[in-house]
Amino acid sequence: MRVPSPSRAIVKRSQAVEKRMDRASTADGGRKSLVDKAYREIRQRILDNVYPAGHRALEQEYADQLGLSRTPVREALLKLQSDGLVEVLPRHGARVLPVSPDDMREIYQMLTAIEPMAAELVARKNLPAADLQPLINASRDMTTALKNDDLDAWAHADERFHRLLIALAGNRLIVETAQSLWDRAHRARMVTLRLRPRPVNSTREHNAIVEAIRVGDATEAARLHRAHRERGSRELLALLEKARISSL
Amino acid sequence: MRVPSPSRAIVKRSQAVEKRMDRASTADGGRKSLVDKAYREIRQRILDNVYPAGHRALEQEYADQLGLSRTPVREALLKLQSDGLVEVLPRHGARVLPVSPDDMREIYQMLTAIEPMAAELVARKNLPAADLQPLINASRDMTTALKNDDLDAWAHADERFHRLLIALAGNRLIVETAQSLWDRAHRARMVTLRLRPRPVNSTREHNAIVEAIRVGDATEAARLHRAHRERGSRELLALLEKARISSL
DNA sequence: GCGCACGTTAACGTATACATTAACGCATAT
DNA sequence: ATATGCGTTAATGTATACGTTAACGTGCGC
Repeated sequence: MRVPSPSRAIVKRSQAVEKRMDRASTADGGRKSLVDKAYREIRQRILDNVYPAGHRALEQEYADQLGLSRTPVREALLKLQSDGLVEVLPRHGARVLPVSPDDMREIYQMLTAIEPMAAELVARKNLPAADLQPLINASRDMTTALKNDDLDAWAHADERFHRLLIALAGNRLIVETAQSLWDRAHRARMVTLRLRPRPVNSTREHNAIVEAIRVGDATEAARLHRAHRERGSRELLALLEKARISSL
Repeated sequence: MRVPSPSRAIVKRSQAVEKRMDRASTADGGRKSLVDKAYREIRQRILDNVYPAGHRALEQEYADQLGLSRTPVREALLKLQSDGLVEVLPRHGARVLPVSPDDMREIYQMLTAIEPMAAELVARKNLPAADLQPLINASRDMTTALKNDDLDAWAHADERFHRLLIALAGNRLIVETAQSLWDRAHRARMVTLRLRPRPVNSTREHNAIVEAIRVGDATEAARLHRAHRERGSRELLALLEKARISSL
């Protein structure tokens, strides 16, 4: 797979041009560092199943695909490894980690621990109603999406609800950890979304959580959120088992 | 700080020799990779306060201190950054992150979320008493350490208790996350250990948690562990405030 | 004395070079 | 046929080279 040196040189020159164009044209929309570019691009391809579970490639291969040298790609892969999305196997490249039902159990146990804590913290803050409006909007969008049979929109609104809620808790650790957990669970969620009955309970549960937060009942907010995650977890795992899905 | 090229060559040769000696002499005790060596060495120096909070050095400086080139040091620093121990500031080196009382609040909120969950999971497993013995031993060692006025031994036994408990829960995510949180809180704990009254309640609380686990009362195990963490958190934060400690 | 343009420097980000060694194939012995 | 040892290869881990550019000092205009 190693490219002979003349075409290397060509690749290199075209990279330089591309880079300058990027910076000039995108108005800094995409961050500057190539590590960041590699990280985001590979992560996105994993989440979008362009690199499906089990996909394996050498550092040089990722580098060629992205038009970069090994150095930034390697750093990106290491970051993705610490995110739990890939596994770096010395001499065998980096492999997109499959997510097993057991992994999903672990992920949901963590979410079940930290998200209710977030809800509890938010409830204790006695925020003005205006601050809770985005949550209500997200819930409403879920209902709308469901009416339109748009499951992707539903999933987006659902994720938005959970992200907004957690952001209100004012704990960056929780935000980062939850984001990483969602990433790992993403593909499994996308698959099961189509295998399961329409998620009609979630909106109601979300609204109940918001209401508990609104009245400042922290214990109840936590209890409801926990019940919400436990139900979701139970249904998801049951589905994976029924469909005999051993990894995604 | 840049070393002129003749002495560079000398440094390089001596590194190679050193490396071979290491492998031959240490019987592979220290893993093989230099990234790993750099990572562990720097991490240990941070935890031991050799590199205190706020300590800042350039990549090349860490490299010189460890006798390595920038490459593995850089990778190690990036890993330490994702661990939350250092902050990489382009052009200003890597800085050991101080831990503010607010950081401690976030850390303890996370621990308060996940450790009780771990206790709950362990309790649900109805483990044979033998599996709980290490927990009891750790508790006993805490009592002994306290009798001997050996606060370091006490802290070690305390940490061992918590690590053992979490390991029994069978969730690698929780183990890794908790380890990382303890690392971040380590220095603050070491300081407050000497500022506070002797920790006489912990052993009793630990024993109560183990007892709840033994009888399989998951809810109670979680409740007790949560109360334990909340008390610890409250006391720690109060201490930091009283001592006007703004960062460690 | 003060602020800004400009040149210099050095730290970093990235690319590339290189040594090491795991992995593989193949030949040979059993 | 199977196992063992050996030579080859190629992917990595590490070192080094190099261009870019932020940071800083200097000198000039005011």
